[in-house]
Amino acid sequence: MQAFKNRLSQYAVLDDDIWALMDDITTKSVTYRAGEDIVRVGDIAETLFIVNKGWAVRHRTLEDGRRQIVNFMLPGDIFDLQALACLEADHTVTSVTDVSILVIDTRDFVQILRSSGDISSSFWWAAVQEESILREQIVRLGRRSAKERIGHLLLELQRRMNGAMGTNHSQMPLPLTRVDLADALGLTPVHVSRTMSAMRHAGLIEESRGVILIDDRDRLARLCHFNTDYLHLRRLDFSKFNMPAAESQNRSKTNGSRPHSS
Amino acid sequence: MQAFKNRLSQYAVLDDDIWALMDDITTKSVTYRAGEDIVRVGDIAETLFIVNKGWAVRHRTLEDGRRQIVNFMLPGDIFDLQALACLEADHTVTSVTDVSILVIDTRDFVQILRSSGDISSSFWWAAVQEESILREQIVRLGRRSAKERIGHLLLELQRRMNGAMGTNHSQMPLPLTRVDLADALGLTPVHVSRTMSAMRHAGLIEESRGVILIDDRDRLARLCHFNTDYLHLRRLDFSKFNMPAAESQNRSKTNGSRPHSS
DNA sequence: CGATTCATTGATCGAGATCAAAATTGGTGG
DNA sequence: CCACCAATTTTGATCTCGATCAATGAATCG
Repeated sequence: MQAFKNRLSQYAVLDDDIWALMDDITTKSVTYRAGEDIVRVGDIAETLFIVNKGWAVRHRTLEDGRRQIVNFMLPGDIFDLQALACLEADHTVTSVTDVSILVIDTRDFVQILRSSGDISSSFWWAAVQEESILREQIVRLGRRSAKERIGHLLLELQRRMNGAMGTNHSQMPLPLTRVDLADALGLTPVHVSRTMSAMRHAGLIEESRGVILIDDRDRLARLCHFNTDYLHLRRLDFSKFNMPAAESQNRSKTNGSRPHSS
Repeated sequence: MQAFKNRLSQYAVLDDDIWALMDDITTKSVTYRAGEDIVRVGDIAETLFIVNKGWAVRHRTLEDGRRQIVNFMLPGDIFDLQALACLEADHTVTSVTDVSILVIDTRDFVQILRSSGDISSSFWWAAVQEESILREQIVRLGRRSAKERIGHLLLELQRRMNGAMGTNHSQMPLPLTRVDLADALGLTPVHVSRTMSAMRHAGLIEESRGVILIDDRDRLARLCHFNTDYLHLRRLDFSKFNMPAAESQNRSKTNGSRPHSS
């Protein structure tokens, strides 16, 4: 739960009663060993999950064996919000390391959403952030070179890990094989290996026993056009959402280019 | 609004009062010419949009000019649900053709969500579907060949268009240039041209004046492993959501592989 | 200390990129 | 209806990034 708190507090200040409420509904916790399926294609989820410890991936495998990792789920990430729409899973979620996961019942979740605007807004933020990460993954795959993809992903993972842990290390455990990285980045493991070795020689990264160190984050960020905007880390004040009714104030900030009337 | 109705009714049966409610809050409609920006990076949305007529794209451009189209927005699509979290846009939305767009005020939207479980569920479905389409785009870019990407995207667009129009044609207007397709598929326009010409010769598609015809959809689908599951088109019964409280029934359908206790 | 999994390295290949020119298409105005 | 212009598409020649195939080297773990 701590990871989830850390993460949400990047976005909003939530007071203690809210966390008390959250604790009430996250009564169940489940553990998986590395490499187990947590959600399978076709499952109809009836619960939400919050990753508490460990890494997991959402991925799909085509009939001929090609695999694509869609995104990584780190501590503090909430998933299967789609359970709220009762839909079948169209992908698989598998643990990468041993993981511990909090389980929230759908009904309890809906209740809690109704109980507080701050909570709703925070969960909404988490959902938007996740979607934004997916979009960035699309840009990464569609328009970046191998070196950029790798650097960009490493920086994202590091930033997210730091967010979840409430730290700011330039070092992090990276429990991924070259095959995992390749499947996430649309490359082959061989090429990932070669490219990372080049990055090591260039002094961009250091690796040892599952831990990766990025000395000069700015340099790497510049090199692969990494910009954290898409992570929406800025803290917002949405107190206005809690105001009773009120006529709509301050709705002016321009958007769009001269629309044509009506 | 018709397109939106058509789309939602693929998923659920909604009665007339709900549409009356929807009509109440979608009072404003805006029109853009082809090629205008509807949402710009940095905009803070205070409204939601529903595409009524025409096509739009969500895209990002890197500093050096490389552009990636993240997804296509067709009639019936709702966007900027992220407005609910008050976040800045991290991408641009641009019209491809002339478009007409319905505008919904955030507050009105929240009101209507509270008023009906069916409505919430339907919007939630739309959000899940959109996210699912993003995930599929990731698989497409990461693990498919040029020919597969093109065929897969065409089939998706056709299916979605038919869903929005309430039709089932094997023909559809395709208002996209080779550059658009290339930017969506992580390819160059030259290669898109070549590949599509090969597909034409193979009798997989026909084109004339902005209209594309897919004679044998099954053949193309087989060729590029297209499977509609990710569009979540099946109609569901979620009447249980409207039940007052009730102890949780039928929550058995297995998910995950033997979790380890606790 | 074998056995298995994972990472690296080398040699070669190929899908798709790049550069450049020619051919279509689609307006627009005379 | 035709001539002209700009935008788009197609085609050709060549190059390159990353894939493929295959062997060798660490690690890790009973």
